Amino acid sequence: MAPTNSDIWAQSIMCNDNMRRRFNDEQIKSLENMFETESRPELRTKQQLAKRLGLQPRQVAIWFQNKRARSKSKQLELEYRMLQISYDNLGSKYELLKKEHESLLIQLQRLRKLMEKDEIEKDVIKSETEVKQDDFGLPLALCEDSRGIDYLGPESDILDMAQIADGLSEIENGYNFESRTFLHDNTGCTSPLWEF
DNA sequence: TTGTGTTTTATTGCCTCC
DNA sequence: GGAGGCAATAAAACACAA
Repeated sequence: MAPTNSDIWAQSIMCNDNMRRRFNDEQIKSLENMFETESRPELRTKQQLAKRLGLQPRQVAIWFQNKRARSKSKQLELEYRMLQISYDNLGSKYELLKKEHESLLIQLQRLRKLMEKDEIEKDVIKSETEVKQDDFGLPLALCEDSRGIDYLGPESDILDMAQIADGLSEIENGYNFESRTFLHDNTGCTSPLWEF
């Protein structure tokens, strides 16, 4: 036979002392204050606190246990948010570096075209010189520049540029990428960020 | 009022330490 | 082996939209 409402009410009165009740504001305040100074108080402290607040020592012990669990999960949540922020920052930095990389590649292409053009010009000059040798039957000075032998002409500038271009090629090919340190910074993660 | 999600109190089972 | 802590979970209390 199912219990009537009055049966349930009578039972609730009988069990009143065992019923679960939320702690009042004063009890919570005292427990919180104690937790601030000591999150894992000794048995004696818990007993004294329980007596003062009119609670069972076990209730106080359980409250501290639950409080520690709540506190831990809040802390974890906070750490997660901080990590997310630093992850986002890292993503922004990556995008900036990517753009910088792209502009360097464009610069590299321009330099290569410049070198090709210069090679063609050099070839033209060379063939013209050979023609002059034929006219006089004697070898002509290769360079009559007043700056003398120390100055090697625009070719040396192009050579320097070529060296830079070689370095950039390595970057282009994924070698010698100085920013690898960046990839390891903050995250401690060794996996490539190219997977963004 | 009621259904539903969240918070709080309490229990259980396992682990560690003395 | 007992005491106490922790993680997982149950269940009561509460908040709140519809």
